[in-house]
Amino acid sequence: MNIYDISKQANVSIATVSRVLNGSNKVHPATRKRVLDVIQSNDYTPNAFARSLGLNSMKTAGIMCADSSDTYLAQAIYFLERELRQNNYASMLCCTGYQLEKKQNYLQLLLSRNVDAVFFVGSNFIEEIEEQNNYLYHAAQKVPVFILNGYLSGKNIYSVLCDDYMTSYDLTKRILDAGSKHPLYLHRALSYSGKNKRNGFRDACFKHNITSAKNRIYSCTGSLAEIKEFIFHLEKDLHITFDSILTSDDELAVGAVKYALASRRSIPNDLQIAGYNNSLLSTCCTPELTTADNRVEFMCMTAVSFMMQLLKGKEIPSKTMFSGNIISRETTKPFLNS
Amino acid sequence: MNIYDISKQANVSIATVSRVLNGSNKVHPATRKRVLDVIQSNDYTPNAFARSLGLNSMKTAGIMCADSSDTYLAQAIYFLERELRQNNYASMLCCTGYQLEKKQNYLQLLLSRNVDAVFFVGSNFIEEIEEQNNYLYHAAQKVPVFILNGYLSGKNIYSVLCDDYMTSYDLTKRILDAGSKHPLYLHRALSYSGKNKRNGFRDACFKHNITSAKNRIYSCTGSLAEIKEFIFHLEKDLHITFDSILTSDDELAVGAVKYALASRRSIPNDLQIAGYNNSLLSTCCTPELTTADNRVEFMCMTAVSFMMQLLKGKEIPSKTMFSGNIISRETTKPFLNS
DNA sequence: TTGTAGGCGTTATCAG
DNA sequence: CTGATAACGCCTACAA
Repeated sequence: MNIYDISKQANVSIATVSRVLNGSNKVHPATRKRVLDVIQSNDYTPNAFARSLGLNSMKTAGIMCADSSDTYLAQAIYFLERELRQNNYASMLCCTGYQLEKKQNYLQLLLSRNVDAVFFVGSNFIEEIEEQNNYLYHAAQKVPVFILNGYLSGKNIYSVLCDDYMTSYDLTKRILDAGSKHPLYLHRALSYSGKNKRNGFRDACFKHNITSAKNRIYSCTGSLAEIKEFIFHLEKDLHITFDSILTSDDELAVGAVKYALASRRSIPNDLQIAGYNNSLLSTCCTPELTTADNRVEFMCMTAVSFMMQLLKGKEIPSKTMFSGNIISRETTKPFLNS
Repeated sequence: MNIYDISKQANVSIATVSRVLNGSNKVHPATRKRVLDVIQSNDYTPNAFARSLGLNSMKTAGIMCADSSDTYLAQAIYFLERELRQNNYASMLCCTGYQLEKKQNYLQLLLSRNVDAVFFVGSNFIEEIEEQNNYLYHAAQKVPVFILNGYLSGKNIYSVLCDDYMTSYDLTKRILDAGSKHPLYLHRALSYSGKNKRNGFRDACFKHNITSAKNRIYSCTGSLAEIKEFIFHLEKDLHITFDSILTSDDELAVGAVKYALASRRSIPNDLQIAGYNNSLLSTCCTPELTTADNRVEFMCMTAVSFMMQLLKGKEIPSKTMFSGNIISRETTKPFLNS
């Protein structure tokens, strides 16, 4: 069933059918109705490929993320998809994992589908070694590239991100102001945003004359149980003392809570804890986590609205940064005014 | 840059370029190399729309889910996408929410993109009122429909699901065997699988001569805090006694744990709790949840492999059911052999 | 307001 | 092994 079949049944030309399909107003109401009826009764849908071929767009955007089951990324996907949909764009999802090669393969998959734009969600898409970012520049030659919560400078590349440095700095400052003398920082792999968070912690410590900040920063991977064990390891084996634990994501903070419960240290009096991301996990554990909200929804809405602007031919900023919020819950002492 | 440009530069016809592009072996190695070089140096990618137009497929499947940030659905999306990708299919993601109208709109979006198949993840896509399932039958007329964790009978509709009834029955039975006399069941909206879980609970109670099972089943919505309050409400206001709480998902169970912690009831001696889904939440809370694993990964792998079979013209079962696993953790007493 | 015809970039079927 | 040419189904000037 194609536009010719419809045109025959309705006794008009394909041009008229096309006009009806695309809501052109230069069609006689009676004709329009006749055509519409035929379309209805045949349950006809125009062929997307043929249409796209002429228009050179299928109104589809690509979303690249490392892992859709990561709570933070899952949220981003949700908001991106919602915004795109509201602008009549479909979303092609790619969960790339963390290996460069896979990222490249996936990008190929998207480009081979002629998407209208690509969103890279999470700063893990920015590689340490500059040359390894070539795949991003390559993508940008074919299609607008949006980097969410990461930053890369280049033609046709647009970054939208939370100021994780300041947010982390503020969060650390408040915990120190509330009396912590020996803060600890746990983080995952050091992506672009990961470094900013860590630097925020480090500089806030420095400002508070905590000189040995370097010995208080640790990388930590694995499951919740492993995180808990790792903290025990720091305490028992390395004899590190600490009265607060800041982290680069909520899961690490949940691990810290598990440590506190297991070692009977009271939260927040004996040990303050802070997460990052304001994910579901932060309210799921008891006591509920103080955490940083990097406003995923806002970020996604901004990015999609920029995309729409760009596709309309308008100019948009190459880097957009906004500040995060600190969500104060039960794992930190009351914040003081500063 | 199109196939004509390449053909000119390489001094061959477009047919030959096309052959090279599609890996036909009927091309002289020297010619192939010449063409390949031109393609390389121009960074040429064939136009997806033109190609799809001829082939009538863009190798893309649609994934419909209510909410990609739901931990269970997020996992399903991850596995589906991974499997599809491995078969060289792209994934179009739609987060529909729970309203019928939105589901229909989204389906339209997918169909208008001429996807090769549609996966509906979660039994919430099966509506109570049979007529409201027309959108699914309608979809099935155009494209194969896969229902994951739900069941609907119809031409071109294929269901892959966990036997939630038996899983829930077994889980309940074990908790009763372990000594519970007054079980409580909390559930969300009663979807297809929701009903099966509830019925499993109900029948297991009946088998144990707990006659008033009906008064022990409650619908419960809202945030973790609200769930906790609701249980307090059942206890204080409605004077319901209970020594175990089974739930239709892990989040409800986390709420139950929060209730237990707040009311100082000891888990599992004084109160046993069980979740459902084996999500990240189940290990995030302390104590860790006993829960049911409905094997999302297996379900997704099965469904995608069926899709591949079907698209190759083979026949596949219209309903595939497998059993779930019970994951025993800290919120229930040791299970007895039965 | 309506119809005709050309173009979008491939793939595939024939001849050669 | 290679090349010409007809689909594929739609959109859109341009003509009427």
